[in-house]
Amino acid sequence: MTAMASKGSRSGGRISADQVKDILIVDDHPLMCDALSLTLKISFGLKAVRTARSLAAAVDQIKAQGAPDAVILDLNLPDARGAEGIVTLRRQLPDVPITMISADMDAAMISAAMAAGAQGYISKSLGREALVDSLRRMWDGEFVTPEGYEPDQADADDEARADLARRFATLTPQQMKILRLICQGKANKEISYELSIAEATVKTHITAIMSKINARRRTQAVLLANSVRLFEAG
Amino acid sequence: MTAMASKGSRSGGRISADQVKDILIVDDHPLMCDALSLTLKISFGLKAVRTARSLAAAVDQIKAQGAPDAVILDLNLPDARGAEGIVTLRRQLPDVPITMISADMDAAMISAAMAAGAQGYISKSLGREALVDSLRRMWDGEFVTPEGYEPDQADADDEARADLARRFATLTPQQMKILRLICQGKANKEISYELSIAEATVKTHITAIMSKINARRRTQAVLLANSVRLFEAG
DNA sequence: ATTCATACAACTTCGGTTGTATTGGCGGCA
DNA sequence: TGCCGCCAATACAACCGAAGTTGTATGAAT
Repeated sequence: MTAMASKGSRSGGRISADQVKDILIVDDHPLMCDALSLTLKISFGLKAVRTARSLAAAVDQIKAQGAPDAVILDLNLPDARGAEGIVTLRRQLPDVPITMISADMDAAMISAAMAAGAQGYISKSLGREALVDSLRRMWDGEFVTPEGYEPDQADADDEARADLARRFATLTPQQMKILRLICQGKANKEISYELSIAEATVKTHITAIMSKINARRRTQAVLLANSVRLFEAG
Repeated sequence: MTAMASKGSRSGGRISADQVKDILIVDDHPLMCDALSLTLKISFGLKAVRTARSLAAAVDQIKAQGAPDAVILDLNLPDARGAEGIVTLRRQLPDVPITMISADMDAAMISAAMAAGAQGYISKSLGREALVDSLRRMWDGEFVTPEGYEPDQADADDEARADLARRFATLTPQQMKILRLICQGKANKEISYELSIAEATVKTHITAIMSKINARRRTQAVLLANSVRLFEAG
């Protein structure tokens, strides 16, 4: 599968693929990590590529070793399915291109990922040349989506979703955990138990969450999270 | 597009397409209604076909004129998107084969419809012969789904969804309205206003709903409704 | 020094339960 | 046919527990 692109680049971001020297791959599948990093080393002449097995590991590593020049992120991580991964990393890396990689070619998921701030979305089964080409274009500032994907009837709808994703990106780690549990239908007391904090604290976080995403009832919070596919099944 | 089928028929239902003489088409698009009823008249030698423009109209007509031998139901009605239509009609017509017809070939939507109790699911763009063939097979008791659709990793998962759909089918009309509003994130007070009843009454219904679908918190009710795609966007 | 994430308690509002009343449809039975 | 009793659906109020708000405090990061 090849890829098509629409133009446009992130605000203050980098502008050239040549400047990309430090890449972080986040994927829990070791084989995929190896294959990807090998391809990248060869095709872009890099000596080393960083990898992380989970979203939490990625976050920690970025704190410890600094921001990479680009990220390649698996859609289905053990600790983050759906758009949560993008949103979380965007928080730490406002200007770094994040590429989603997944076997799931569902159009709704793709547009959710793009709205969440991904620089592009590519298939796991993409051939080596197409992969390299897609990545290079992304690092040059293009938004790259799989061929055959049309940004739906984007317009105001997609605009709103991107805005919403930006709001979710302002959630702190603890708030994200709490929101995830809310989206599983749990009560405040259950959440407080799972996180080992007081119910009062849970409530404080929830108030903060709802203020950030402009929700008034927790059911609305659930609907908003689902509308950007923040958390997928589970 | 042609169609493939899996065997199996509804419990006490009819067993032969020859006995299908009275068909109800529920679709708000006049052209589609005409085209369908014409095809049916010709292909099955029927003199008349009943039609309804909305779910509410269909329900009323069945009350007034009795149960049809088969129903063909559009997925996107003005007053019912998603699985709600099936579930509502199933309540009135426990043994009548209901065929979903839609332009949306999303696998998740198909399995949601089948789990909700549809006899089959066909594309709006299906050719005349394939359409007739699919309908005949459905009326002979087969479950007919579009070619290329595999019932996912059905098993226990689909079993549970079908059970859940059966539970939703026990909701009264008023309860269904209330659940829909809940799934839009509305508060009890807002719901009471929209339906012109007391908030206390809304609460009673909600308790009944949650007991029927085995939910304890309203967020869980929302998640369950979404898991069977009871209401689609809107 | 200031800002932010986290934490908790006191208070208010909302959601959910229970008990009860009224209505309309339906089957039996005279 | 008409009457009766029954059940399902709808309706409401009073109570209690859960959700959400506000004020405040502490340690960590910048």
